[in-house]
Amino acid sequence: MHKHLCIGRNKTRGEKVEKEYTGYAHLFKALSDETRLRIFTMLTEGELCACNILEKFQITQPTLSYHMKILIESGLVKGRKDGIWMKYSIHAERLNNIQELLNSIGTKAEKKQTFQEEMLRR
Amino acid sequence: MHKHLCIGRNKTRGEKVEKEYTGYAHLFKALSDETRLRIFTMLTEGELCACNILEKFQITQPTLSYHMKILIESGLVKGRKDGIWMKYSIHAERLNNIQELLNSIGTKAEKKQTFQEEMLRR
DNA sequence: CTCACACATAGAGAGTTGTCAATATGTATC
DNA sequence: GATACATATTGACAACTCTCTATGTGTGAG
Repeated sequence: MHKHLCIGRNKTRGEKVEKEYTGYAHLFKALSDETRLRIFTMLTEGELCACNILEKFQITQPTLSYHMKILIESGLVKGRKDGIWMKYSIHAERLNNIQELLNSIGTKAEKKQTFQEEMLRR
Repeated sequence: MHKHLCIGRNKTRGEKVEKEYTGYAHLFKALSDETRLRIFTMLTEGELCACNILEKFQITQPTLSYHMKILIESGLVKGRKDGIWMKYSIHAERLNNIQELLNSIGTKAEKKQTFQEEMLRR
């Protein structure tokens, strides 16, 4: 298994970000669990220790550990050990990857939609 | 069960979009399958009929039907019947919901990160 | 009405996910 | 090095997901 997903690399000729669907699907999967999505959102407040996160949820410590592992393997979250504590934060670059994908889908779809509406109007 | 997710409604006082994690998690789940993500991306080309989509994948017709149902129930895709054909297109509003969530996470996290870096620099 | 076609639904099965209790590992303190 | 604490790993299990085959439903053509 891979430790980190490898997506969003720029192509040589300055084109759009490469579409590696498997990788993107994994990013979405990481955010598809309500607990993980809440954790990810919590991390906007800045770096948090596992124990800080744990006290906000009705889950056991191993379950949290399981979710953090998934978030880290997706690349959306960074973890670093600080003494006894494990501290987590958002990995902005990987978040950008998703944003770029959705933006490109959004603008493309929008363009197509207005075009189709114009066609209908004739 | 609900036919459509109910998320992203504006609060009364012009605040940020409400964070209904369950709903957002469902959106991400809809995009967390590689086949569905590919289909969703394909729909940027404009409205497509099920048969058009099917011929691009190595799946059976019932499997496609299953995936389209999930995409429609998430609200990310609209379907309409046109004679014998079922035609699918992107529901831009729901796509915007995700974009807004990620943007708000992104900007918030960014702000926090630069603040933490400043603190370290002192 | 019957037929062919496009799509949906039902049921079954293999695989994956989220959860827990129990246990292991790592780290600082005494 | 013994102890206490934070976190990770393991193994088990119920629930859910994705896939298929078989069958049902709706629609237009003849």
